[in-house]
Amino acid sequence: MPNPPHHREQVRQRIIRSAHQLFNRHGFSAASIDDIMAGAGLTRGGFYSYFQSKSDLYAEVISCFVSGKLEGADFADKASVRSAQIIRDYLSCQHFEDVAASCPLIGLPNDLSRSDQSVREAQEAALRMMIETFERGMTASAQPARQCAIALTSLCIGGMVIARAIEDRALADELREATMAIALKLGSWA
Amino acid sequence: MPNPPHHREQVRQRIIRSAHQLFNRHGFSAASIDDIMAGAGLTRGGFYSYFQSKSDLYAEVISCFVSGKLEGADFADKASVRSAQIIRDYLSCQHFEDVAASCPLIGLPNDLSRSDQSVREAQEAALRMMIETFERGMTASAQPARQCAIALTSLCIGGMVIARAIEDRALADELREATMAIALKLGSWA
DNA sequence: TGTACATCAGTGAACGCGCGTTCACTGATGTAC
DNA sequence: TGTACATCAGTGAACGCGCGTTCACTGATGTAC
Repeated sequence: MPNPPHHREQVRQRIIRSAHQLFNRHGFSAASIDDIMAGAGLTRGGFYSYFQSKSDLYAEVISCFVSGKLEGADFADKASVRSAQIIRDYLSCQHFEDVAASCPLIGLPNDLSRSDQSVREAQEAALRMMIETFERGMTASAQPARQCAIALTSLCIGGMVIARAIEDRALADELREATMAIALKLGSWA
Repeated sequence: MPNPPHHREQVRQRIIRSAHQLFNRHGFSAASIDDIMAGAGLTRGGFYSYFQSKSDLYAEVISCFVSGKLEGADFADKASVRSAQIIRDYLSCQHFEDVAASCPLIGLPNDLSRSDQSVREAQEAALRMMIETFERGMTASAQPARQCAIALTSLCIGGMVIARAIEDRALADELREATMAIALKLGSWA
């Protein structure tokens, strides 16, 4: 075996990381396979030995983001504390600024999602996970729990999407902060 | 003059209507100028005597949608009644199903918005108008008015974006209705 | 220990397609005389 | 009234570019003997 056993898996992860950043920064179609592979220190030719197609890679980026979040979650905290923290993080100034590392759901309604089945499935799974996480975190004073959890998901994604769309930084910050304030109130965390 | 004076303006509007539908249905890049012109009963060649570029047309579609909404608004109602109605309409089953006639802001975070200045400006103007309309409609029991108005905008756009992304119709309806319920509660309309 | 060989990750040239954009041309319409 | 002409909306062939995808090849690495 010419290469250590985990070599391929590591390279694969490098490609996914590079793709995550470039898809977030430039969008699905504007991020080319050339750029993605260059970002992983490779050239375009090798791509198809790792992924079936560009949209297959996109679906993989979303799935990996979800898995990464699940692994990184700190289950020492109570579910409700965790939910409040997710909202503060999601609508934080840092998440707003760090476009490359963003949640891929912010780019949800792009051209691709309309057509590719595997991408839709990955997006849907990510959405369901987000809603369920919030649902587990709802306290007795924020009811009905599932309704509130769904609204929180709408607020997080919607708030970030519109904040990102605004050129005027002061207005973008206002949008982000107002959405966060209402979201925290809705969960009775503020 | 070989043609009646308003001829060009009428054709221009036909192109914009066709573009609105196709951009909503297939996304900005997947809707081709060929298809858009065919939808207006013309062929591709004539396009550039009406618009400078494809993205110029996109910006125009957004602006026209906003103007149309302003003209169509029924100012007989009180501002708060109008706001409640906007939310019911925006998150309605009908708006969900009629993709072609949708609000163009649902496609906000597409690849194009990242690059084209005129598109960003049109989107930003549409967003500001939506927020301000809600702000005028907030009652004394929904305060601070501006914060609530921003959250309602996040809820409308975010809720529709995620409902559209879901394959499972029952879940999509649940998302839409839960978001609407919380939005109406937030404005003290329910 | 050294040589031949098998494996396979990665390369980069080339293909093909779609589509935005351009442009010389057509043909219908109204006007001038 | 009829003929020549100017205007200009619309046509469709052609161009050029970018990029996803393919594929024959390279060269590094470990193994067999």
